Amino acid sequence: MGDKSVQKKKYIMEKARNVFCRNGYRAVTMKDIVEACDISRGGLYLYFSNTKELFEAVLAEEYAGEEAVLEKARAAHATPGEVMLVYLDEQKKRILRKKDNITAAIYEYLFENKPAKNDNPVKKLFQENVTALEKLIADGVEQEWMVCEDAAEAARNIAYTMEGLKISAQTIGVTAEAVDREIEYIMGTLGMVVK
Amino acid sequence: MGDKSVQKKKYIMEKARNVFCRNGYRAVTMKDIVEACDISRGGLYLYFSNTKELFEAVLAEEYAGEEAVLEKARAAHATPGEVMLVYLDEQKKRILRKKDNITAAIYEYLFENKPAKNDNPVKKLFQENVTALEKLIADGVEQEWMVCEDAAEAARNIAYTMEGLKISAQTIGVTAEAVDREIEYIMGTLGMVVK
Amino acid sequence: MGDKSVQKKKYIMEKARNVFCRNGYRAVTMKDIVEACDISRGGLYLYFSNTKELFEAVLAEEYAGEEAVLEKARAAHATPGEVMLVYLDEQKKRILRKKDNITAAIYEYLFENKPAKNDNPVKKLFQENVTALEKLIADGVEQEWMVCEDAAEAARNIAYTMEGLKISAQTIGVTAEAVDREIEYIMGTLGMVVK
Amino acid sequence: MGDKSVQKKKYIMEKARNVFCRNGYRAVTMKDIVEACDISRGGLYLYFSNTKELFEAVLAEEYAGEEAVLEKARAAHATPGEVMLVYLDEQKKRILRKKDNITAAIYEYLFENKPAKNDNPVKKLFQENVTALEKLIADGVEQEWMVCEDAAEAARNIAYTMEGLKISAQTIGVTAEAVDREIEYIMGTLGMVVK
DNA sequence: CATGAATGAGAGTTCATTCAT
DNA sequence: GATGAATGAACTCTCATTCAT
Repeated sequence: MGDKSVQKKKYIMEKARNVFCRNGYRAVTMKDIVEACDISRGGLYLYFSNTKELFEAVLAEEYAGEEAVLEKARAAHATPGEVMLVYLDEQKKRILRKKDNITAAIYEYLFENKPAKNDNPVKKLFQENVTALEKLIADGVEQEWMVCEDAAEAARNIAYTMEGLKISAQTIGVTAEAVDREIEYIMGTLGMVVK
Repeated sequence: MGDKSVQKKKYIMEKARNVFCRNGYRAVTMKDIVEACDISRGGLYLYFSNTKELFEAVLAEEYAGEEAVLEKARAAHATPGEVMLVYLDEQKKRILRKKDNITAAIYEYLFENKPAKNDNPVKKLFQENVTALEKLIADGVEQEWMVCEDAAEAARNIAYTMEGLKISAQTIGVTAEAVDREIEYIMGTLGMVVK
Repeated sequence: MGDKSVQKKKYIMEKARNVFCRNGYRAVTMKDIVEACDISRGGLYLYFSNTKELFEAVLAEEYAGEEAVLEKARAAHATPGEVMLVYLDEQKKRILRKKDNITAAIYEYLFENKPAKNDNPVKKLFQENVTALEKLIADGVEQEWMVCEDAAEAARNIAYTMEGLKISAQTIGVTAEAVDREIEYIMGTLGMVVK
Repeated sequence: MGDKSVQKKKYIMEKARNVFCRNGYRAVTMKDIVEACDISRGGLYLYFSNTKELFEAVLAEEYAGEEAVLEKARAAHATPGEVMLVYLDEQKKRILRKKDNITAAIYEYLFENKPAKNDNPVKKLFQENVTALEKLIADGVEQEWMVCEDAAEAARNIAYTMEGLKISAQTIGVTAEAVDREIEYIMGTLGMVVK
């Protein structure tokens, strides 16, 4: 596949992502994609055979490079407390994002496609986040910025709470204040205070 | 609509519920329902005009009578700690249930239909649970079974954690052990211990 | 069939007539009739087996007693000129009637059902009108109210002109002025003047 | 849409016209057209979205180029009397045509679709015919071939008479003799004689 | 590579008609 | 007589997918 082909593939994925954000996963048809890309029906099939294949490509792209968000924050900031706040703030932004939010589509995709354990990028990211949070908390405790008996348990709890907020935002609605309260609560359990 | 009609409506809803549990919300067609019910195409339309209407009926039924689970537990059990455990155990069962689990379908439905605030039974139940948990924790603190600075915040956090586990079970998978660990962690933050 | 049955049949025909006036012939379904009559589906079938049968009953009723309009006018009025004017005025009313106008439905019915010559009430009425007009003109000429070489030809022409106005009213639209002009023209060819 | 597409559109319209001639307007389904054209269900929808759209295309085609019939006759013939006869003869042919007669379908279409004044090709043609007839009669009078006090009124009356014959042919039946008699009568009112 | 016309399977929906009550 | 639930045929319309150009 030539360079031009790669470019076109990227182009299709980009347009398709918009469609998935707008319409979810299941409701999206190849026709929708074709129209969004303004290419020919047959043309699309040269690159992707169905919406599943296309969505998986979009999903992989989505998660590429995203793994290390927390790690980067650790490198860039002085104290574990600051890193934690940066991380939670990033989560908040994603939870509340209105436009370009592909969350619902991802959930829909996962409902009918439980990828083999190691092929599930969502699961992979979840676990990486848990691991990173755990290290962060362990560091925080060691440096006496935080108080926590079991860093692993706390990390997992934070991750599940964030998941709960994310899905709630897509279903029953969540206000910015509600997210803030959760962040404060989490900080509180770690013996920290948000200014 | 006579008594027999009501019976038939219930029958259709029951069969339809199975289909929704198996196939989610969006993928279900009127034909699927017709086949599951073993009735005629036109027959179904006498009762429900489309899958949305049918799903909403199933959803309402699903949540009818379910509101007071926690309240009942409070009435039936001696100590707040016991009630809390009963509640969390019930949640665990639902999170891990393999068959007859309509959770994914509900989420899918909510993704494309954000019901008006007060018409959203899922939201209503969420809020009732938060309220009941808050009372429970307040009682527990008063009776010196629990330790908690802010019952409302703790209640909300428990609710979001449960939501996180529920959606994770439908997407990235959750083991019984993982749920248990979360329950233990929650109990721990309330100063309690699971035997 | 008892008296009550006859009453009900009339009731159905009356309601059905409204439906035919509103929706034409072909577009009308048994369901439409059932709803307009507020009776049961099965109930309607006790009286009429399909819309054709029902429409034919309505049509027969429509034309019953109507045959002699012109004859009656002849009996009631002094001069042939007056009778002619009364007749043309009655035609004008029918041509321009907005509500309760079953004309289009009748045409539609006749398009797909060419009844055997003698069963066609529309044809029968047309011919009766021609005959009556002919007599009227003959009288008018004899009494020197009118001028006409061939009463039969003039009568037929008037009848076709009225048909032309009737169908035009249902298709391309006809104003009251247009009808008046035609009436004046006809009177003119008969050597008469409309005041 | 390329040249081939235009060809196919024409092809569909031609086949559809046959169907409309046979079955009228309302009774025709997309399925009927598909079968008459021997193309696929979906294929038809590439060109026309429903029977109304298709019929309107057929109707437009039907009336395209037809407007000037009378004008052409004026150019090609010597005397107004001859032109008038040619026109009335053409009308006669149309009135009596058995096969390929789309008249009833057009009426049916107009019954339920009263197009905006200027979009109604039937009305447009009617008015053009009236205008052309008027000019013709005025010429005839000037050249002393005809006798007529008011050319406009006479023209309108001829047009409505033709309409009357056309609808009668589709409903109560009209013989060739009946049409001839009307033509003779019209010629007579204009002071002319048919040989 | 790219196009877009064409196919045909299948979903949604409506109604004429029947029949047990 | 009267009801209205139930059936199933028929119709509309949309798309995934193919294929000649």
